[in-house]
Amino acid sequence: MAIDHRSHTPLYMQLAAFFRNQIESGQLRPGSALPSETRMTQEYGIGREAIRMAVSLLRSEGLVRTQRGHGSYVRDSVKRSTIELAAGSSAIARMPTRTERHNLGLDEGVPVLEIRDAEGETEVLPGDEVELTRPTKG
Amino acid sequence: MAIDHRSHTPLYMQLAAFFRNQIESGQLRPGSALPSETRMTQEYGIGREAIRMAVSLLRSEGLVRTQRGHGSYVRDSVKRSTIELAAGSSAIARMPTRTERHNLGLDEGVPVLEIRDAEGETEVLPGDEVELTRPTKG
DNA sequence: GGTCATTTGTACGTATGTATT
DNA sequence: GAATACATACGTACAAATGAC
Repeated sequence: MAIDHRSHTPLYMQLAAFFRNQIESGQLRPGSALPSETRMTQEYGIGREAIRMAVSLLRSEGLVRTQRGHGSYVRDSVKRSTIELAAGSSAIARMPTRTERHNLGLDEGVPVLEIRDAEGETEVLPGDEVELTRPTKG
Repeated sequence: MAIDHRSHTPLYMQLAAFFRNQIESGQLRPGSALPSETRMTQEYGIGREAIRMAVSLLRSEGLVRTQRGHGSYVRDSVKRSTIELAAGSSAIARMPTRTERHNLGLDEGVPVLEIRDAEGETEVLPGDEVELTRPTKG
């Protein structure tokens, strides 16, 4: 069984670890639905709050996406487009602001890349869709 | 006042927006403590769960750090060390795994930069301490 | 369009555990 | 030990989104 009520590890962490293993091992594939919250409360004998904390943890790790009124699903990794970091440019990784997340349509647990070019102009790119490269010279 | 119980906006979002404004405007400086949870329940007439959801939201945005038994504090932005992206290397931004977060000592809401060099070797760097650069030639 | 069941979201109360001072 | 503060976890209730019909 996955859940041990007498363990020192919090229930929500045990449950998150259970699904994290399933996701990373491929038993739960991208796009697959997690059981509904009420289903999990019955299945594992855990209260709804602990269930929600577990799913929230997986969301914050970028493993799961939740759609209200619908369910929680394993995030399918988008194919990344490679972007060349121009000479004189720099890049940092950070979490998006609320408006950035909304504008870019980002799921929870997805950072952004903030690019600053030589002129000081900045651009914010979705962290799950971009790979930053510096090509080898000719 | 900050909180409107009749608003359509959830209480926890109103409260998060209130502190987010204070942080981004500089009224709450890095290192400053947020009021304790019990203090906020009294101050704003909100239940503890809504309070915790608000603080959790700020944590996930990388604005706040919470220390158990101590309190929640405005995260002070570390000075970033600039790292040059080598030719033939690439970089992606993503959230850390639990072990990475532990090993790197990262707060919640802090992504990582995963660097892959020309040989395919990968390195994981703390996203809040690193700025990736590509210098102008000559 | 409207209704209904399902599912997640918000929010309250309560209790207990654990970390820090 | 005591006081304070955050963490975990249960129960309850209603709101809001979604999809099926």
